[in-house]
Amino acid sequence: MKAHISDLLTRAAASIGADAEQLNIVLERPKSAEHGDFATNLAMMLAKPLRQNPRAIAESLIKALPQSDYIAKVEIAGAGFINFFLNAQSQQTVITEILTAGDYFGRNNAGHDANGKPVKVQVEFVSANPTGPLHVGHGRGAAVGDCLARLLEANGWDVTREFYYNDAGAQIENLVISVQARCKGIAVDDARFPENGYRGDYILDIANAFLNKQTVTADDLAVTASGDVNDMESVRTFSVAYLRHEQDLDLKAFQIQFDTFSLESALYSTGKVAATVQALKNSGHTFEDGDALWLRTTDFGDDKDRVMRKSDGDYTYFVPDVAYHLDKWNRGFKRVINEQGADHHSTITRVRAGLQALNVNIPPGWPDYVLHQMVTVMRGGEEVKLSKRAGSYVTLRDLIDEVGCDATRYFLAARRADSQLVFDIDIAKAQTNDNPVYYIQYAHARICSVLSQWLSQGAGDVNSLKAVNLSPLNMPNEEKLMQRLSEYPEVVSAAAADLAPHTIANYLKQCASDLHSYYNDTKFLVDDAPTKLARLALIAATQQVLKNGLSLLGVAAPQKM
RNA sequence: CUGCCCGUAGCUCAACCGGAUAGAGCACCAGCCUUCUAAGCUGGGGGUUACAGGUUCGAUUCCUGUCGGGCAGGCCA
Repeated sequence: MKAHISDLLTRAAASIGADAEQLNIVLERPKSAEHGDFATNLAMMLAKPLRQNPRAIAESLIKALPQSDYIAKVEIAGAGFINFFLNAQSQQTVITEILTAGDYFGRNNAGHDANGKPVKVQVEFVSANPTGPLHVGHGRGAAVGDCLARLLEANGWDVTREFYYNDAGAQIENLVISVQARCKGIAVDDARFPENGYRGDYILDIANAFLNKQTVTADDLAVTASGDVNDMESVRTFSVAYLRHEQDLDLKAFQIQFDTFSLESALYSTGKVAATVQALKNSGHTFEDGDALWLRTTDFGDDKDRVMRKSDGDYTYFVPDVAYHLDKWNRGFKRVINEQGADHHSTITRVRAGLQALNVNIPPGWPDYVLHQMVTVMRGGEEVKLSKRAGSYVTLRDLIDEVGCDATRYFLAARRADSQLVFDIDIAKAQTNDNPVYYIQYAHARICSVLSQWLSQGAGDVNSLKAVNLSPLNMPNEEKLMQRLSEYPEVVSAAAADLAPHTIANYLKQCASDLHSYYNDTKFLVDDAPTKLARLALIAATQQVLKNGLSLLGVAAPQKM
């Protein structure tokens, strides 16, 4: 429909001697119903080149508009807006479309290549170090990243979800000495405890499991503890496996599944780090200074050069990061989206600079990044900072256990990633209209309830609704709901294009609101059969859209509440 | 000191890449359950979009500056 109107406008513009093609016509969904189903600012855009007043241009445009079977009337409004009102029949067709397409309604092929094949895209998210349970910030990354992945799938992309473990380097050494200290019975407030050690209770759990020679499984690999405190290697592999297993359980509780887990340690063992270092050296962008090897990242927009190999011989974190991203590129991902906390934003320039220095035709802006800001957790009007288990931060598991998976996912994904987020546990837990998750789910459940009552009367089946006569649908609240439903595909495609999953949550709230208003105002199971069937078709279509949208968020669409 | 993100109703947040009277929810006030789930609906009050300039037909949106909050600026990740 949008394309149709756009085409009408282009032709009208051409006939009054304006070239609308190069202006790329903006057709928007007006906020207010009195402004019709679609509106364009074309006349205002043409005011300057044509040197005429916008309202006059609008008038000529309308006169020049070709006939259309879908449009009831066209009006000029405000400073020169042209408002299009669809006739009832074309408004109603969306219901048939939805009921026919079912779970596929709203999906598109934006991610397909010229041959109609889905293009590979990788979404890397969470990527927590295996040094402790996942915290709320990881939870936000998990919710946003998984929702992005679902959105891209709905837009036709071939999505791979990937988790990267930094299981090598200084933080892991820190973990090892913390566990060793606990094994030796050194308390966290003891002066002998490592200064920068991890002090959460979970370290003690690991220590006890290690001393008991337990076996843990992570990523299909079973690791058995030696029980020997001085066996650094065993403490390391066991501790990492233990925490990876623990994080796996956190992710499972959050209903998130990854396709691939990549390990930093593997980049070393397969020689990819060494190869990357050699390639960078060959590129001529490195230099030695003070026993260290540097990369001249200032050649690629960084504000200072960065150390690659420290004077002690170890590489800094960004070298395996570059090797890792080169590996992604070599695996055929022409598009990669990294979802991370904004506190890591300084790595972006470095990784991109490293990839450019390799000079292997990776585009300068590759990969894409979506950064999320901090999460503050509130309870009873006060900030919550500690968890018993982790010590210094609120764990994702705490939240899921307290408020449930659906509400946690919704709250963490429903806001723009780039603004700070206040997670109010009291609201997320509330089973009242304070809580938007239940508000949306309730709309879905209400529809299910009406439909099941209708079905229990034995008068028809849901499948037959796609063929009913829709002409009785002409009340304002019905028109509003139909218009809302017809927006859904545009919302799905815009959310993916902008990498903005929160817009799905906003849409669902509005859609649920329209449904609740309709529900309160109008009885569906009325005696007049044509009216009843048309209304049931409308709410069945609404149920389908709510279900499709909730699935993009990874939130359940319950039949009953 | 420098870079990035943010600043919208008392609170939590929107606003379709520059559009129409800046919208919801909570809280406050007044109504709606003998009717398909009141986890709902209807109405009301509440705003100099942090501030000051600029760009233009038109700015919450773009530019500059100031103020305020957050995060970075390691041979940590």
